Amino acid sequence: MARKALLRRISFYADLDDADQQVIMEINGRDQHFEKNTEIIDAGQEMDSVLIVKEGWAIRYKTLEDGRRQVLNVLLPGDMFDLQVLVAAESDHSVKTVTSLKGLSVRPSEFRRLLTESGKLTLAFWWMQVQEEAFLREQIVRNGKQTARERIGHFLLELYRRVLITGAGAGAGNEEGFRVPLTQTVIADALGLTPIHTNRVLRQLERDDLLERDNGWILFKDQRRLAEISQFDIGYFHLDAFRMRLGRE
Amino acid sequence: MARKALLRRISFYADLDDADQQVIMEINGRDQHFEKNTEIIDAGQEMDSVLIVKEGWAIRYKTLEDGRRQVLNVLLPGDMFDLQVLVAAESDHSVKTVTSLKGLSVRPSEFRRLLTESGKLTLAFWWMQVQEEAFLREQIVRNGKQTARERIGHFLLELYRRVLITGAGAGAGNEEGFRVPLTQTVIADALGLTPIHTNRVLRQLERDDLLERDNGWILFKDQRRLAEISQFDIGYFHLDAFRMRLGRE
DNA sequence: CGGCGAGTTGAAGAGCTTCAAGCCTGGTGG
DNA sequence: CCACCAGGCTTGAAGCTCTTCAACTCGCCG
Repeated sequence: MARKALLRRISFYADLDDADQQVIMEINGRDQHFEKNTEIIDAGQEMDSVLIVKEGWAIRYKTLEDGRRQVLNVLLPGDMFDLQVLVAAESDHSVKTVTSLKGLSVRPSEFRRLLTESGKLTLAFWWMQVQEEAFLREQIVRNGKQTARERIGHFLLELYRRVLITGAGAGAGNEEGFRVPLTQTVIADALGLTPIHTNRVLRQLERDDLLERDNGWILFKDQRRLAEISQFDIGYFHLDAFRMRLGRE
Repeated sequence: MARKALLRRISFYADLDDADQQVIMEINGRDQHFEKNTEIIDAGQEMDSVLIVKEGWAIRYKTLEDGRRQVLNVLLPGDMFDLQVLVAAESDHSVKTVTSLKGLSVRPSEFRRLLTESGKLTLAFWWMQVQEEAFLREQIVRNGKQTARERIGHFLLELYRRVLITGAGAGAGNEEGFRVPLTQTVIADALGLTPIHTNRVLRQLERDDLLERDNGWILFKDQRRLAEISQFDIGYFHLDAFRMRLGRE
């Protein structure tokens, strides 16, 4: 049950038969549980396994010497980090939970076994990696060339789509919106803004009838218009490109 | 001779013996030549091969609907793109030369052959990929949390170090500085600034005796101080992490 | 010799930050 | 059970960084 997020995620990249699903459900790893706001990986730390998120949210981030913090990416259920451990490396950034989090810690040897066992899985993991890099690039465009208003709209739409893909646990999202367990400070640190300005823009988006906030939920009042304003184009998710490929092979 | 950039680059990730070097020098591909300011890959375009840069500079970038352009990364001799073609994808961004450029176009099948042929090479390519992602992350931090002055210093130091790694052709760089064939507009588009402001900050860095510009060259007057100001820490290049790993295996 | 791309400079203004203060909520301990 | 505290959210006012608009220079190529 708890591994469904990964299953749903991978299903987006490969047509899994029963045997494939079996392989995934039987991944050999150590269950891990982290409290809210807990450091999972410190920058500079040597990593020794791949962690698959089963439940909960986390952030990757880097801190400058003077304390300024930049959030690089948000980790949702079904996400993995850090594949780069497969070639061994120290992490050049930190990872920290924003909610309590359940994960599955998989040793590199086990992970390599998975990859050799199933070509389909290998392809799927490649795809997840390609997508992850695409998210980083989009983050660069957003923070480099968009206004605060555009950034926030774009960021929320990206998260929303990602949550819908994995289901991300019961009641995490629906047609109207989704649960966002991020503080405005975290959002600000992701988008290169101050929490104060982030707050002002969020309120303005509400006044403009583009979204509504309710008890940790973001509800979209007009997704089309918000996507237009923030120039959100889901192309970079590569959602159908890989399906076309599957058809060709 | 022309493939030396790749050789030098890979040598940073693996101790190559004569046989390995032979394999690299004999990579089966099609020589390609592009003029200055030429589109190599259009966003949305289907890719069918991996391109290895032998000579010249290029940029990866994305354009918003209204024409705003964000440069994601600079491609130097010894760099490759796009490995993701190995699992097949449309590109979600564009690539364009900034100088005339010589490249080697390698078909996915040939590339896969290389990977199966040499475990050392596989590891080295993984490393290049890890490093590429690290550059993207650093770009996010730079543009998200640093001032124009810091960004420009950091960006120039990053490029400088990268140029030194591959040699990047005769006379491309030395202890004092390096040749930067980027217009101020490109630098601005990489750093999320306007060309005008970029110009002002560059001039200010000169007035502050931190650097000197001469006919397309950037000369560092005080690298230590510039690195300090811009909080440039080469850690994210992962230059020795992999060497440690090599020693362990 | 004319024009184009790149660089440079000034002046005005917008967007975002900084500093400051108050509010609201949930959790904790007396 | 309620007082208190901490963290997150909200708002105002002032100011700074960076942008925008505009104009001029320089070198290069046709």
